Amino acid sequence: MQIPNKYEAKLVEEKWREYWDKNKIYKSSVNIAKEKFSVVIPPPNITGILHIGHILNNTIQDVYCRWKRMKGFEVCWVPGMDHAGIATQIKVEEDLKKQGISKYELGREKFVQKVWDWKEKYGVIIFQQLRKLGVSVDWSKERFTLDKGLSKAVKEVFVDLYKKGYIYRGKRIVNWDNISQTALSDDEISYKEQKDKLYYIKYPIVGEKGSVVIATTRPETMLGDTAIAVNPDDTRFSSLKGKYVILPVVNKEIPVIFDSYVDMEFGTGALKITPAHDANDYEVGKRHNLEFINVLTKNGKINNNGLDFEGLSIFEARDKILRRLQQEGHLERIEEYTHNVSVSERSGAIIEPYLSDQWFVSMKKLSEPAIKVVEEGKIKFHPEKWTKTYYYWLNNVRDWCISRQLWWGHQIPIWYNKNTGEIYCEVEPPKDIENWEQDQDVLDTWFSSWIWPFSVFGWNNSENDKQNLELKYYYPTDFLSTAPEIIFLWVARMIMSGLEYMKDIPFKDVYFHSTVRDSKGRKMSKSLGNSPDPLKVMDDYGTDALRFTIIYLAPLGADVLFEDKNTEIGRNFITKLWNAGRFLIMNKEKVNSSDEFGNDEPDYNFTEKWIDSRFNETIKEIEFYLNSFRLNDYAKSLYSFVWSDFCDWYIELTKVKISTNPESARKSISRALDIYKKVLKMLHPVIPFVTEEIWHLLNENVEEKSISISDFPVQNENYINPKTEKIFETFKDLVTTTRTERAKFSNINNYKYNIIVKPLTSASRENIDQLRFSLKSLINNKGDIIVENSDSKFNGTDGEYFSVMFDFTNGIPQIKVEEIENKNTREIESLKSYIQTLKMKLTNKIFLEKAAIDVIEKEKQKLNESKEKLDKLSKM
RNA sequence: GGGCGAUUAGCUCAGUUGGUUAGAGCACUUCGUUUACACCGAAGGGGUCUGAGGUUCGAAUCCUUAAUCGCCCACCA
Repeated sequence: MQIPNKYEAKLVEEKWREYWDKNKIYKSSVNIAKEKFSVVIPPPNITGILHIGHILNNTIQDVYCRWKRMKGFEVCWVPGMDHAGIATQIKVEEDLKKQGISKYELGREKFVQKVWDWKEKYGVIIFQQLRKLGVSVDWSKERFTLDKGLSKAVKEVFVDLYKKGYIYRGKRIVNWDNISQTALSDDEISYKEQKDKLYYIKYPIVGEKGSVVIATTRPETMLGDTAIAVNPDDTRFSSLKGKYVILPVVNKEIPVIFDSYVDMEFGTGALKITPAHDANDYEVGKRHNLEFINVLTKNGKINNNGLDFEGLSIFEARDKILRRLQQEGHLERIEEYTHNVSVSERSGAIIEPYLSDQWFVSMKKLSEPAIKVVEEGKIKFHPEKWTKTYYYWLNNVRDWCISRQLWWGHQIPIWYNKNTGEIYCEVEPPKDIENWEQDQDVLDTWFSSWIWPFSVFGWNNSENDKQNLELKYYYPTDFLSTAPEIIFLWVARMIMSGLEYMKDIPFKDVYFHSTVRDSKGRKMSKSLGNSPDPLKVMDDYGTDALRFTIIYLAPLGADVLFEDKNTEIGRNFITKLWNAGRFLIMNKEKVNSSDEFGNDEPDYNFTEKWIDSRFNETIKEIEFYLNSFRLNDYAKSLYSFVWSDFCDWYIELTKVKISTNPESARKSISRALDIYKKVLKMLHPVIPFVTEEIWHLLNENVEEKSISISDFPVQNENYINPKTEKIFETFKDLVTTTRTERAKFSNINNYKYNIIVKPLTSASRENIDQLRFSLKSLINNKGDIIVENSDSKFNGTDGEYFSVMFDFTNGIPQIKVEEIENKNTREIESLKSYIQTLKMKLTNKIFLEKAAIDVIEKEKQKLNESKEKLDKLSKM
């Protein structure tokens, strides 16, 4: 049989992508005979390109989907995309700008059509990239947050919440972006340090001589001042109770109010209150029933509340007002000042706090049951620490502003009567539409994603839902993997909507994956240009290599530093796996079907016993790790089994047998093949392509379609044998020590040394021979190995332990292997450390067997003493 | 300012309820191409587990404290 000596990831991967697509391997349908495992993808933005965080998140989901599928679950992984309101709108606006077109020229309808055109053209890119990653999603179930069904669901939810009184219209200071002409959410703004000036302005006290000095960076907003505030505990101002001050420039009397919000330490301790242009002032204004005077237009000019400053830009107005203050003698002084200003992440505009009408969802009632389901453990967070963040946020929940001044998105299903001003809120537009005007705003993008776990299955808030088999079967979903940053934006809200509309949790386990950072620990970001291009990494190293590496490196609950070069871990491992497969395939022909080890045969010797034990233990481990959401340990466990146990020892020993005992070798290879195939299955969830490829190379004539629908191996406890493993460890120790010693003497010509192996209980002749040959080969055929016979026999189970001893007394190094009588484990452990001591003494060439025994005796005594102590203690 | 977390080998990190000799990968040194693999094999060097106290027969692990760093949230006129 031919097997290429190099694994060509690129060719192989595309072959299997096509195969999986063509055979619809990952298509899911309702099958009540089977237990289901359903996952909805966190929908990537249509503007998105795959970044390293996506690789991690989607590989995590794929590992679980593939694993559960192999374990016999009906797995359904729903792919989809998010329309990403503002991000997409800005992208299209930019494109149009390049052509010299503004969205206002086009008008709303045509502009939205342009966005749809753009979506058709570029929206598929992220899917193509996900496909490249090898995700086992059911493509036939693809959803988009703006498609018909989902739009209907969004409207249903809005109308329902409105009718329940959860949705209300309110004033709110929004983050206004003058350039994009839209309100931004807090998450769409960032802070930038900026040098500014702090102006100290005198407000004369009415009916008194003095004045109160306040400090501000925004003098132009004083046009909208409706009070000044001081801290009630601030004795400097206690005489001002009930007093008024004159607002300079405007020449209006405004009250002095007392509010603990004011920081006594900052500035002068007195603060001007502009409720319409500052979020905190707004809160203060509400507490004290102040007037809200808006002095700005939507494009950042002074409006008609701004006296003769009307029409000026913010900066023009600032200059003019400062001059006026100067003239009137109200400007006390100016200081240099560095502070943070908020900036739009998208357009770079400085954010203007702006009071406007917005729609809100009242969150208090919705959040209570959402807290409960997490407290009760119905939904589990992994790692658990995120529950703290979750509780903190939900206990301090603020109402959700859901309106956005955009064109791309779900337009709010509210109509205003042109004549009466009456409000109409229904899923369908009013019949006499000509008398109504629809609200111009669209809904926050999260308003469609918060119902994602049920809307994707066709939920539409009608009687049909009860007949909707998919909804009934797949909801609640089982697993959600996402970034901790959106725990509140998305995860918490999905839990609320799920409980409200499905009367059930939306998912059972939530996995918060690591944040991927660059090698210097910085967050990956476009502006830093430090984000590796995953597509290039996939081309350079192979998709499996990247998948394996990222899972291997990302522990539960910690950040992961990543650079391209790391991917060598995965690539090298895959090469190793591939070559082990080559070795087995090359030797496969030597194997007859009858060459299987019977487990009771004498030939089922301790090498086989050992690998069986290690292997079954590995199955057990990975099962545990996957169930505990410790994916990196899952990867590590297999990595070390394949490399350290299977390749370095088992296959190497098999080679020894090939030259010494062909009969036994055939059986070992047969055993190795059996284990290897199972290992492929165990690795398939994380490295699907290469395992599929080797699987088919190994199973040329076998009926099985794809490794991804084969059975996942199950451990057999009976094979797990700690004693055998210990014996093998000692054997390894013996070999290693011998090699070490040999290396030291390798410079001295032909230094001869013997190894004396004193076999343990009930050893068959063959076993002794095998042990001898193994040793001889593994230490490179130098020196003699003397295997002594003994009355007791070796079988690897009755013998508890070997001790390794060295003797230099004749000038010829000798190594003795001796059994130590049955001891309890703890004692054996401690004795083992003396073997180490002995080794050290050996290197110093001052070893005396007797001394060693003395030391052992001494230690035994010590152990007994501490045991007695323990006994005493436990009796107390 | 509020909350969370970290500090272990040159680098990136494991170390599961306290218990043998603190592990792995990369990097480094030496040796080696014996027909799976140089994207390899063998061997080796390298750690007072951030500092200081404490609990314990025993602490990287638990407690107190200090220092340094990181993240999330809020944000000062």
